[in-house]
Amino acid sequence: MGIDGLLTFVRSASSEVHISKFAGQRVAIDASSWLHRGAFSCARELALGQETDRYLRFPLRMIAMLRSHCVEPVLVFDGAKLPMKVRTDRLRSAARSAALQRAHREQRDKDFTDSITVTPAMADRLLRKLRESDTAFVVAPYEADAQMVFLVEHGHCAAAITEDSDLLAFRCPRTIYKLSPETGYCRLHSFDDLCHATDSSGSLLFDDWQSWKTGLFTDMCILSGCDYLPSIPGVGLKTAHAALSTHRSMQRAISALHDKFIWSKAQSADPAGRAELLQLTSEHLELCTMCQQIFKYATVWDPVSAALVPLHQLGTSLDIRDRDRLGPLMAPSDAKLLCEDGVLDPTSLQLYPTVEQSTASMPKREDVRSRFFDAVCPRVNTAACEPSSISIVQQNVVRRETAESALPLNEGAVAPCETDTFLYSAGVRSPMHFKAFHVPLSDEAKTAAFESAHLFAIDSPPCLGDAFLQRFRGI
DNA sequence: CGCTAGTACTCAC
DNA sequence: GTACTAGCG
Repeated sequence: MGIDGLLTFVRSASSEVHISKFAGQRVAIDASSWLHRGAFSCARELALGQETDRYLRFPLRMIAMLRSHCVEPVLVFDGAKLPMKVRTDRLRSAARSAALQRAHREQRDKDFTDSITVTPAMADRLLRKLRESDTAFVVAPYEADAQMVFLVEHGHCAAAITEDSDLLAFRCPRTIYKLSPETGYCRLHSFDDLCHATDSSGSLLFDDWQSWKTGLFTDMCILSGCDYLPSIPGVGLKTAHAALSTHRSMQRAISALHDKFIWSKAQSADPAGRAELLQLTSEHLELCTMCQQIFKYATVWDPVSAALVPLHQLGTSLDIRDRDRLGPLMAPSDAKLLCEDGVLDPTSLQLYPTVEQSTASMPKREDVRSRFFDAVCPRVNTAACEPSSISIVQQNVVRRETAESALPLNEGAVAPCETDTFLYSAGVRSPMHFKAFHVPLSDEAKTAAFESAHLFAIDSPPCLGDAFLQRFRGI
């Protein structure tokens, strides 16, 4: 999915270059897309559960190709799914399952390739090869897209190589598409060059580029439909672009689009129906605002401070539910194991089985991100840790807990680091030894935590986009 | 003219 | 994830 049609829409502002343009520099690689392409060579084996690692050949070949041009790759792996992306993920996995069913019945090549899914186990095997060959990598805590943009913006990489148009929505300074494995030629999109983008008749697409650059461009991507939110039915890139060109703000553009596409249908509607439409308009604006936040503040790994940080500096303080939509934080020790060491399955936060150690013999780890929602509920793990096993950061929690008896949610407590603020707010802490720690909360705080758990728990998240679309189509 | 939905493609022999 | 296109509003 990504942003449908975006690359062709802004093609005029891109250029054909050779990868050797980046000789002597590092580039961030979307590892999943290379694994996905590699999996084409062994789609049948993967679908039938047969042992193979032929999917590693393509990524390793591409790495060798880059190095032959003196370009140093940094492979960026996907992390856990963001709650707001489940609508898209569910659609994709349903399509893959259907293909797998057909593949088993009819044994057609196309169905086998359609059923391809890049698993954490496949990522793990590539990670092991990367360590052997001394190739740099980062595992994104959540979206690899956001992680690549962070690496480029902070000068760790000169550009990002991907096939996903979302990097432009994330405002990646330099993105490389369609890198040819044979020739090394590719298409370079420099974000600032978009100020020169023209339509087919030659007129400028983004007049007053500064306002597009600082927000309207991403707003256009959101309004036209992105992975986190479907668009108003009938609205694509052109319509979103036109609305924002005229109205110059997300809010006014949404109002105008709702007027045009919906309000007309309410002329004959009863007052109650009209009131519901107004309600829908404000809810749509709220959902779009959530998407703006993801594109701006998605949680990424900062290799310098060795911590999870927002893609850009958080200007305003968000409450805990807003913060979680950007990707829940986790204990610094876990974040390092996941993102820097690459030894955790991002989805389950379990250690990858080593060659010597089978899964069964390994200690079970707590998944803080999905656990913390439940951990504040009385029915789950109310036992406190042994004092001897409490880390320094935890002792802060304990001190706060005893001083104030209970921590209300959304308090925004002052803490040594952002991760701890988050965990204070949730009233739970993941110790170094992977046991959950429970801080008693007031009844009100428990209720609030319970409600947010049901709204945003990673295991069974809601499909915000689904509900929104259904109501739209019901009109 | 623009959006939607359907098809074909990514590897590698 | 992409690109292309016939068909429809």
